[in-house]
Amino acid sequence: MKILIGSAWPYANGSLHLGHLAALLPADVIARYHRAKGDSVYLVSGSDCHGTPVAIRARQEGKTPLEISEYYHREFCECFNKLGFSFDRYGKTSSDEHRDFVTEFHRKMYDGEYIFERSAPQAFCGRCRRVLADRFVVGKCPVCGKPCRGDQCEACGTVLDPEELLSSVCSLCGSPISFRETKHLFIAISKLESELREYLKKHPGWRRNAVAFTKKYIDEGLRDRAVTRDLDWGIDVPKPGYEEKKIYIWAENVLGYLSMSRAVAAERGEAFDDLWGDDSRHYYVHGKDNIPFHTIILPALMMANGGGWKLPDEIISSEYLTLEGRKFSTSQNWAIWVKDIADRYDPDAIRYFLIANGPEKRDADFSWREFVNRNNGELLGAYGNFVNRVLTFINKYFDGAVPGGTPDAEIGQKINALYPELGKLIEAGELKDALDSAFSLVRFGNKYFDSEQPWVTRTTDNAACASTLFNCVQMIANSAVLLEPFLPFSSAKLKKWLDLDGAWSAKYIPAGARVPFSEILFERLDKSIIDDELARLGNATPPVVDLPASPQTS
RNA sequence: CGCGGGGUAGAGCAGUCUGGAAGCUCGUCGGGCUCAUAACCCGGAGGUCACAGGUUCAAAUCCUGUCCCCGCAACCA
Repeated sequence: MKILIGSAWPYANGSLHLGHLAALLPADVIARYHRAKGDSVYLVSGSDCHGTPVAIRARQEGKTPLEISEYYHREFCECFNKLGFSFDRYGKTSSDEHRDFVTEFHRKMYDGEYIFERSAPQAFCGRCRRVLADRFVVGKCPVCGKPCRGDQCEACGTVLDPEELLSSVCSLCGSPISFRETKHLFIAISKLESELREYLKKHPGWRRNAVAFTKKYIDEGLRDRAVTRDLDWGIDVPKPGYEEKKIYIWAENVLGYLSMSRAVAAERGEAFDDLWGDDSRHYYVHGKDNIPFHTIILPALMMANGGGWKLPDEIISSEYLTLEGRKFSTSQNWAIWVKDIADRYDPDAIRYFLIANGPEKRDADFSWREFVNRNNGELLGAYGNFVNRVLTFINKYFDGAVPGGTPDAEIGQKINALYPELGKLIEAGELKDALDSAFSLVRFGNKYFDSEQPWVTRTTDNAACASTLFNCVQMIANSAVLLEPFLPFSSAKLKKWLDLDGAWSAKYIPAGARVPFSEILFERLDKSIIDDELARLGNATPPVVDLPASPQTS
């Protein structure tokens, strides 16, 4: 089976924090599981390098948008690498492979019935000498008179167009703005309402927030949206008369899933079309604010293009993560930066926490106290300890070779049942439950070890002792495989020690197998790090781009 | 009547859609074990499931109302 997993594309205008990671990590878990099952997996993502936020950041830093996006792109790659993200391709929207794909896709789309041309007034700031996105126009609301932005009034909730605002100015420099009538290409999303409604109805299994958000957007009335913008940073519009414009980012970045998977298919020599056939399943993984882009915009683009694209099957949309009870805030540096935490802690410990206590169905909180507790109590105390006590015992008393023994029927059943059980949960996006199920085997293992008392039977009943250890080794081997999607680093160690293949099926370690002396699987975290880490929060200066000043900026 | 999320043991959470004896992890108290990273195992205490009505044989779960908390300027999943 072909599996496409699209992990949302982070904006290359600032560093990744733990909240981003919490939303994207499920993609890697699902991908690793499907690979173990033997599916052909396309886990794709990339950096979103275009768009106004990148251009703004570039101005602030005195760099070019390209420099800024390249800087963060490299940083993202490093972060994902350190945390074990197993992307089949992690690209960027500024790459040739993406641009070429988008150009083709748009060109075909423009020939279809859903793209039309319309003139619209566009805000322009004379001092900044730039066209302003709606959100960079500020003024007074024509309805309630309160200060508001160009897209919507927060006070009264009215959805606005920027030209409706009273006494509007540029939010970047404060100067008055003018409006220019310009031509743009629009996509007639409103014409797709019944298709989108039907599509939503076919997916009652999506996460609650995905269903609710999507329904709300459709019910509020779908608005036709511009797919082009007056920008100088982005992908060229493949249509005569649009030489001065670029493709609007949301009509472009979500196509990255397609452009990257096409590149993967080419690299592998697989037929790209097969990925979009019936024997395939597509997951899209992101935070809740990205829902409409994946349940409305992307499907609308696919339908408007008419290329026979398969609409998203699964929407794995996370809620938000808070930090010590407060929302993440980059400007106040109330955040944990991925590049920092990845350097200081075991990636498996981070992954474990973000799944076990992740924002799967509602907002969840990251606190250092909980992080330390879970690491020491669960990861180390339950799993690490079980592995350690068993392997140490074998090395000490059985010369490092798995002793022969009678397979325990109950344990065998448990193990066999876990593979389909976990698989079902993972495929449904219930990663918290899946991880907990896998850990139930570990907890059972500790109980079993205790009740069998091999340290006693070692001298009184050697055969019983051997059987106990034999069965424990089987549990460890299977835990390693079952936990691999979640904890790839520790599983890699175990797979090496026990000479395991990673296939998603019950493992059996034969008697006599050599088990090299085990190193400790997880480090204990001293409780003092709780205070140390809390002290860092909100204090350090926010991260800045560390690049030499660019000569070509004015 | 702006929108959305939430209020379940000391902490963090599941359970709510598809009513049917209140659950998980941690902490705490007591006991056991000593193979193991002061790790492991057993047992106990601790909850009027925010509050008030209603439906029902039965409500954390469905309905109505009320209170409280958190987001909704910007960075931002």
